[in-house]
Amino acid sequence: MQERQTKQKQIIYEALKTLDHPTATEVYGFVHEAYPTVSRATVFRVLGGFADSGRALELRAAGNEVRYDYNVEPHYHAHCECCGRVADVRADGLLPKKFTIMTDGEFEVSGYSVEFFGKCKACKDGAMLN
Amino acid sequence: MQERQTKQKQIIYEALKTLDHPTATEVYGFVHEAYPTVSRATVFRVLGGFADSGRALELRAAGNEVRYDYNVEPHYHAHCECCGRVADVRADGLLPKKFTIMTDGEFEVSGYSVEFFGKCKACKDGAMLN
DNA sequence: ACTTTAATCAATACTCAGTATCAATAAAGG
DNA sequence: CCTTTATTGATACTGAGTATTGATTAAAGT
Repeated sequence: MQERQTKQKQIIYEALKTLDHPTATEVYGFVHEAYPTVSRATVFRVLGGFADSGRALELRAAGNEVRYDYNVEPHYHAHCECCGRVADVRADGLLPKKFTIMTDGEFEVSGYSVEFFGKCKACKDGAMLN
Repeated sequence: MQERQTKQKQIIYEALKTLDHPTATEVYGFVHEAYPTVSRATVFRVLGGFADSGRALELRAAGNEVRYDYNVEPHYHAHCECCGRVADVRADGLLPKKFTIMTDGEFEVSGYSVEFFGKCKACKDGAMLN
């Protein structure tokens, strides 16, 4: 017996689709509005589970809070350097077909990711700081 | 008057060069051995300052702890998915000369980074978990 | 339907990286 | 030497994420 389908998971997955690259805390805030009994720990656990099972992506690239993306199709992300928000990016011709990588020989590389950074609209407009 | 040179900064910079892509906490542990009076806040503050002034790189790509690199020359990093350790990577022919990126038009992209991930020797050998 | 039972949950306490505060200290320039 | 002021040490704090535990609940068999 493994991986049960629960009401909480449905609720959290719906929130994930509704919100835009939310953090776990943002998902919790949203879910908590409608379902005050769903606990914070559950949101963190379930989102982590989604990431483990490939049902969502964990966006951890900015050193900011971890964010989640229900869209598991390959695409790029841009991280706002001010507030940590994430936007989708389409990049054409970015990565070559072939390249070689070298480490010290001990590290086993299994993949890579490209992350963009910049400034989101909100931070460009309201110059909160910097 | 700006940016004073202090004994603490020298100590911390030496530690940064001695250790391998350390976290702030690791730097603190190392420094604390020899100089017990240097405080944790100072280590975090000084390392952040190094990053701001371009004297060190902040490696924030794994969602794990922030790590620092005294080597500010352009090079790639591989992050261990188990323990968060970082190794240097040389990648030849990785990035194309030209590419185009598209966002929703509101997000202003100013740069990007490529990060590798995989498994370090320690985690391959001692199968701590997984 | 009813029972069993492992997965899941809510609640709560906890950990720990990173930050804020502020009085005390020490660089750098005169 | 003396003044100015960036920096430090000590400490308290914040907040994301985790561990724990007893109570629920969904799924598979009867």
